[in-house]
Amino acid sequence: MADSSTQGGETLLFLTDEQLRKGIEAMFFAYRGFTADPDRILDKHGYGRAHHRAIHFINREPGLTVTTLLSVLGVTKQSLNRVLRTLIDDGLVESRVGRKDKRARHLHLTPTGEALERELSGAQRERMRGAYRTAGPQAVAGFRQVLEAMMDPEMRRHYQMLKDDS
Amino acid sequence: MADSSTQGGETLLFLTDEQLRKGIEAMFFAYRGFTADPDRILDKHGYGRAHHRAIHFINREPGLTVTTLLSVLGVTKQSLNRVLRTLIDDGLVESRVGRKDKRARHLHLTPTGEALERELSGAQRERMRGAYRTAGPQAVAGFRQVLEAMMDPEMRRHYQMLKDDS
DNA sequence: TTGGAAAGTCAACAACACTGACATAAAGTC
DNA sequence: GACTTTATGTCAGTGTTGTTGACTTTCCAA
Repeated sequence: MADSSTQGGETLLFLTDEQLRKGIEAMFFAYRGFTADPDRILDKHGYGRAHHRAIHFINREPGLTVTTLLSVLGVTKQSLNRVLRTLIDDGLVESRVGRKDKRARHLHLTPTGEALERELSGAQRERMRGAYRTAGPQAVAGFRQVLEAMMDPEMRRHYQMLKDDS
Repeated sequence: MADSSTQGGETLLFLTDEQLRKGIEAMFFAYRGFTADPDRILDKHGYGRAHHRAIHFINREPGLTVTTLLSVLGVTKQSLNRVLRTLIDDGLVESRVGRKDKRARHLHLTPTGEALERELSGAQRERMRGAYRTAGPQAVAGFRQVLEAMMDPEMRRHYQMLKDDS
């Protein structure tokens, strides 16, 4: 390995600007691939990435409130509302008034919404699966570690909240 | 490690949907962090992410043509032109007519452009460096492998073209 | 009962992508 | 030399997704 050397248990990293730049470019190019498949599907249905993100997290945490979703996505409520509005009107998302707190709206996917979610995440999981297989299990662990370390603290909180079952 | 097991040299991957979803979410949250620092700097200067990307690749490959940049960035010429126009007008990028082929424009950063590039990439490299240190050298290798495997073939070509000196 | 949180909406605006059409110059080909 | 293709640039229009700011309604909780 060119970027590291081990010396008596201690590990040294030789991080040249060149290597850091490669990491930056890897993120850029990989993210394009990461979004390419869902983008094609979304286009067919007349939706965009913002719809995908909303659908993803509603599926992940059924019944989450608008405020929670807002903070996970890190956008303004006006921006989310536009997206949520179309998803609700189109019958993909259901907004239920809270039983305890009647101000809060709890979001759920309808069967139609779940169908689109499966279509989207299926494509994305396929790509992720392929990348994992190609790179191997050690690589996968490292991949997740670096990404987690790259997040802003608040985003890391959200990420860790949606923790593995494992 | 929960996602892998080693058995006599052979390594098996147990890729549950849950684990793939975590990978997807890691990409989403990490990409936000990845762009957060440059976004703040760009905002101060009145530029956006598109300007950053152009500056990055012009710096990486000085003298590259518009067509090459177009294909690396994967956007339309109209979209790139808007961005390039402002960078040239503001004196950050220089467009030189080709010596051999006079149709081609070769792009270079001016000293001012290089200064902004350093500011942007400095912030981004710092975050990348921090993540690398936290995750360790083995993680770094895996990170790059998975990302590379995730790219579309054409993007991977571009990525590999800008290969390490190492 | 009053303060503030949660949700929703209206309007305006900006960044950044797209399509389609068209213009110009220069290179390559027959 | 005529013709085609390539490289670049530009104009106009459109769509998605984000922003700020202002304002309302609902309703929990002290």
